[in-house]
Amino acid sequence: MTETETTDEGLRGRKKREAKEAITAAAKRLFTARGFPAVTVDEIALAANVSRRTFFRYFPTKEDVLFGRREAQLAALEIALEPAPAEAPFATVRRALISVSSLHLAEKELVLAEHAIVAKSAELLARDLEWDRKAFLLLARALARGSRGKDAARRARIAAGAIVGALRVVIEEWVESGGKRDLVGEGEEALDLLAALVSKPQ
Amino acid sequence: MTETETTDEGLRGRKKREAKEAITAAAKRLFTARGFPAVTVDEIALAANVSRRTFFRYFPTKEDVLFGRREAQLAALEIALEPAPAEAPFATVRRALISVSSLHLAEKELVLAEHAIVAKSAELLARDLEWDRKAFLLLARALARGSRGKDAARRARIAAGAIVGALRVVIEEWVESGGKRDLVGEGEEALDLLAALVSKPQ
DNA sequence: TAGCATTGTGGCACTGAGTGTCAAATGGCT
DNA sequence: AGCCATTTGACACTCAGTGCCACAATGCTA
Repeated sequence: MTETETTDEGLRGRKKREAKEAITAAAKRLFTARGFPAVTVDEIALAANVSRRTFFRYFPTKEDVLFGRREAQLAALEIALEPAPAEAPFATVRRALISVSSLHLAEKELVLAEHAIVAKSAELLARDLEWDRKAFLLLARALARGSRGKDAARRARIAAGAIVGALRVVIEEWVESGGKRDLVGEGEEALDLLAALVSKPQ
Repeated sequence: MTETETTDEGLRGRKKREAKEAITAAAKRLFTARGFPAVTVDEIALAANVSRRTFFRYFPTKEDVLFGRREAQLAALEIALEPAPAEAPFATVRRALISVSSLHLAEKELVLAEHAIVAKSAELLARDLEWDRKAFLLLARALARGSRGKDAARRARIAAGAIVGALRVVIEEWVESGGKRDLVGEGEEALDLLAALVSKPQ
């Protein structure tokens, strides 16, 4: 099992969780202090009291230490996108995105700290965009749900692309403001503007 | 000078251009045959009759061999975005994007071949998204031009994000169709749908 | 609680990307 | 030909990432 279970794990499971947390904590501390590229995996491993080899058992790459949260967010998005009965696809998407944004807000400080590291490195920024792409795929699928016709699916994909593109800007500005802006409100506003892309048949 | 001048260069300049072309050609041939990750820089250098060290003099990373065209496209976009007299910002953006798409079409085969390589590798895909981001920055600047007020700039950025997100989908579907779809027509269509984001003041 | 199977860990050696350095080769010019 | 500037190739190095194997810790059972 690669999963870190939250419930009833023995000494073994606890140690694993602690090791992972130690690595994450050490890495973020070092990244914040000296920047991502200037920190080597050896240093992180040393600071976390594990061997270099063990580091790579927990995280496939050095970058992955930073993106654990995003994985969780994406999973949450996928679940929130499950269609509710008698709900239009766009409404589902809207509801799901707002709910995920709220999760974002709940961990504000952590999210902001991570973004601060990511924003300084082009490699990390590129990696970050991959999550947008995954979100796009989920949204496209959700929007296309129930729509028939060759053109409808294409429209759904274009709308999903536009939504992700617009929301990334909203999130980015929220981060730049230090979390002071109204993330959910501005997200809703942007979504309303884009609603036309889906509702208008012609 | 790092530029490869096209006009009146001596033997030196010609050799440089030829070396760069040899590397590019060898790399793309190997990538197409065996996939990006399975090809080492040593192999490319060997196939191109240069030393490994020289390879890195021409291309900062292995990935960069593939993205030369995109750099040129971005430069073309920036030039096309220069504001024309008495032209609304959105019209400028529209005109610029269409003109760049036409360039795309002119080198159809090359573009498709590159995308075929990129699409198979997550790392390359991530790297590819960086160009979208750069295009976004250019579009946001162009759209914000002449608009005053704190909110107008934000709207411009959101619109730019949506445009890039939507157009990426259009381009992607064009690539997936093997270049058979109407890239320019569908791009225009998507832009028209998004025009509301800019024109509507409320 | 002693013993055994399972599983995680650390060390070692390896490949591959990317960089600094320097001597040798090559093109440009007179 | 001969001098100067630039480019090249070779070598050595760092760092990310991986396969392998011996060893240690844990969990389970008698």
